[in-house]
Amino acid sequence: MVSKTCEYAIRAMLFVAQKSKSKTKVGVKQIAKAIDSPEPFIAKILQDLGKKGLVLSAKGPTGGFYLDNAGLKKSLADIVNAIDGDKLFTGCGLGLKSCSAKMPCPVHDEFVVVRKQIKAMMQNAKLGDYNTSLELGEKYLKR
Amino acid sequence: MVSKTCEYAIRAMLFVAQKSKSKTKVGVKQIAKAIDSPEPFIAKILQDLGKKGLVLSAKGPTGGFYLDNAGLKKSLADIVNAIDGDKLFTGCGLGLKSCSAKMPCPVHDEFVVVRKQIKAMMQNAKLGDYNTSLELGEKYLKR
DNA sequence: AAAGTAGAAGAGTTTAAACTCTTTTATTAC
DNA sequence: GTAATAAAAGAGTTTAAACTCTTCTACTTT
Ligand code: FES
Ligand code: FES
Repeated sequence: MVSKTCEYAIRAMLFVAQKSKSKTKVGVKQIAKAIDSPEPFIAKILQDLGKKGLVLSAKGPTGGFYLDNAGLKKSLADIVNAIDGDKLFTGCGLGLKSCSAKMPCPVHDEFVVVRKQIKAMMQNAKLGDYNTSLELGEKYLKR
Repeated sequence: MVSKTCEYAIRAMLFVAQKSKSKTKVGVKQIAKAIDSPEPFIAKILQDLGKKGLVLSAKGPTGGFYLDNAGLKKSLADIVNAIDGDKLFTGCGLGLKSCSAKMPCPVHDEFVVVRKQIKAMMQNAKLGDYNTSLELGEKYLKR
């Protein structure tokens, strides 16, 4: 569905979002622990997301990653797009070079519907939306 | 969504299905051409599917791959399952070790809905269902 | 029986994703 | 200013998917 890199990214961002609500910055070490991911790898991913303007960071002691109010309003679709590109949202389900209604693959009609739903779901899910349920321990970022 | 191997497999099987309707067997060369895939690679995949009972084959001149009536009734979900396993149908959308309602990831509730739809769509799509539209040139297996 | 065709099988290569390590640079606390 | 902290940057390794090549075996036509 999405790449592993992208899964890590989403989980990391949800964690950062949660902490950002209380204005705290979090270091890579803490993030890696919270989402159970390889520390240097998540560092890379977050750097990349930082460059693309999806997360803010501060160096030095008390530094770390954080989100402002605009960042908390970004959607999961934004993260997926930044990392995996838009293949999931616009690509053909059977791997044809491009998806088009003019030369559709056999599953095109059905696939378009599903794809639209995935997109809607991800666009609707904002990073800040899960803070409460995460804090209450109703939702988990690792197993 | 599904692996490239799986995409090739589905396209190949749809082509074999189409030809099987008129009781003709098709060789690897012909299949590779029809779906625009590397010939030795699709050979491998079809061998694998043959071993798993999803496609029949005959050796020698006039030989090739074909499907019987039972085979034509297999669904795309069967193909996906044989090649990618059931990760797509049962796995967690954020990559947690397993998906469970007891310890759900933040997107679990929404994801379960989408996943169910993907599964339904693929279970509903039978290999034999597309023969007519493929023959009429309404649907395509390559671009 | 011989020749030709086509699948079966297995080893091998390539490529890209996933993951790691090391060095550098910026920032802040003291 | 110095030391500690943490991100930035880039090179490097590992692993698995994607793809290829070669050899072997079975079958069918003539
Ligand atoms: S052409 Fe395959 S999904 Fe649109
Ligand atoms: S736990 Fe993530 S989808 Fe169910």
